Amino acid sequence: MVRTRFAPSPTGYLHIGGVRTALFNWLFARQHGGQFILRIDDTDQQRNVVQALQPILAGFRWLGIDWDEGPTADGTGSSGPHAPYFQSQRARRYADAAQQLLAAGLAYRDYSTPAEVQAERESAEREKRSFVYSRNWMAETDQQATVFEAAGRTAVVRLKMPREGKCQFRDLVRGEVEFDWAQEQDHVVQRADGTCLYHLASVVDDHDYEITHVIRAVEHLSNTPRQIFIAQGLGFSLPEYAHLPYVAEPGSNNKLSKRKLEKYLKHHEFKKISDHGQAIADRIQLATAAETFNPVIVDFYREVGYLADAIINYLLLLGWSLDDKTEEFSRTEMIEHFSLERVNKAPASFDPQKLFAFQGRYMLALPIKQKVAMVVPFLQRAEWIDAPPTCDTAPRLTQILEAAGDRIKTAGDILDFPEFFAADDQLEFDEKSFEKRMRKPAEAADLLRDFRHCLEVTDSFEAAALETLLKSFVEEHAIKIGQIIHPLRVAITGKGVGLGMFETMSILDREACLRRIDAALARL
RNA sequence: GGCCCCUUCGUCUAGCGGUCUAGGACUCCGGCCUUUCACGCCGGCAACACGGGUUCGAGUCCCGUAGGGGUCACCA
Repeated sequence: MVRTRFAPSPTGYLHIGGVRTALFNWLFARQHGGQFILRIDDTDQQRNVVQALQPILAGFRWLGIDWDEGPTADGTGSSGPHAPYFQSQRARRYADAAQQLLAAGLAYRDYSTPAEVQAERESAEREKRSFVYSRNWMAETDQQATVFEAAGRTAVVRLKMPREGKCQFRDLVRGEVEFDWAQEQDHVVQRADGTCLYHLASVVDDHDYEITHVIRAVEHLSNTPRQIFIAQGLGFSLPEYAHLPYVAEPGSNNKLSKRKLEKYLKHHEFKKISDHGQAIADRIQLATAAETFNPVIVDFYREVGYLADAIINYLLLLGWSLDDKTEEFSRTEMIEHFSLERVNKAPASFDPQKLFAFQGRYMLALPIKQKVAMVVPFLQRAEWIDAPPTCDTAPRLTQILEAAGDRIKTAGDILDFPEFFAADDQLEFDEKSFEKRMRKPAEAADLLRDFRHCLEVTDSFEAAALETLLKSFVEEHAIKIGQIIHPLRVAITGKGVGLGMFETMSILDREACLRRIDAALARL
């Protein structure tokens, strides 16, 4: 039975790089008919865990990455045979493990102060040798401990790491890996107050939760020897390891970090995506603190109206590929084809522009009904339609979205088309376009007046009929189509660019078109 | 600095000794189509980090160099 896990810290947001790691874990588990477990690294108890966890769990749910065991959906409890899945609730278990290591002679009580160890570290650095702790304050017997304690010292528990030999293990991504034990320090696993550190907790959890494959970011590669030491010391069998390359920032191979947003925003591709999202957020009065609303955070995409499938598909290809041409994968296909062997070793840099391209493809393929459903919340938040929607909302939105074709790349893009939602007398005009198409061409106003009359008396307001109408109008007046259609568009939509003119008029209907043309002529 | 890792177009990648005058995708730039925009279609720019080997033959194997990265916490 394959069991993988992802271990988020409750930080309040879901990082795009973290999602990629989680995705690979999830894919691997699903492929093998195994389980995917979520474990919460909340040993830093300062924050409100439930509150900080909620957006993360919501993010996973939205992305369709479901977990078999872990926190309950609302983040307040645990669900699964190995509960709890919060590290903060397992302190006792870790402390017992530390005791076990101590009893086995694989760890020792250490009475040094941080300053003393630091001093050793610095002098090693001065002398240009690599630091090895002197173990001067090591207590292996109770007598030694008593002496240190009499001096008012308190003990942490340190690993008694081997000082020779090599630690070898197989990594499913990187092949055979080896480290010199001598490079490893006597890491602290338990503090004086009894709380345990991450590496111990992590190893104990992986064992207790019966994790078979530890698939994680490469940052942890060099932590693996000490974890193997702990696991073996505790008598655990070792999981398989797979270390994934990290996700790099756009256009470089530095690790992607939410702290360097300023820098990313100078990247035109990144900025484009960011600005696009920002524009949508502004229209719906969404709070957009840079901390939680930016293209490094999953929430950004949800708020702007991206499709989870598009993001997942993009992330799948960040560091993994099937062959030289296949790019689109359904969930089923990715579960079928994914393999750790084909994960790249080099970091892959995050390219929001390409993600956007995937989004475009997925949006195009989305059935119209789903598109309508996606767009509704945006219109409601912008207060462009009623909530709940009236019964003519769906048919009308269907018409608009069909006419829009692939112009709407994310659901939030519907807000680029106020002309379908604004009252006729509330329509805003783009002054540049108005100037260029209405004021500047001398004949524009007269043509528009003439065509207005045609619209008024014509039988059908179907798009096809309107096209025929306009074409014959053009012929009669011996003009080029642009001479009438451009002023018409500005008059009716207030903008220089938009959807197909005939569909637009048809959707708006005759009365609205006539009123808008009148209003436009009046403001000349 | 020690240890470890990585290195094909701007980006994601294919390539596992000859089929590579290096393929695909995104971006970018032309052109066509066209009522604007978008789409679509056609075309274009653009890469094997460098230096040595090994070999009849190297993007593919080996060794160096350079560059980049990770890690060396009583953080996770």
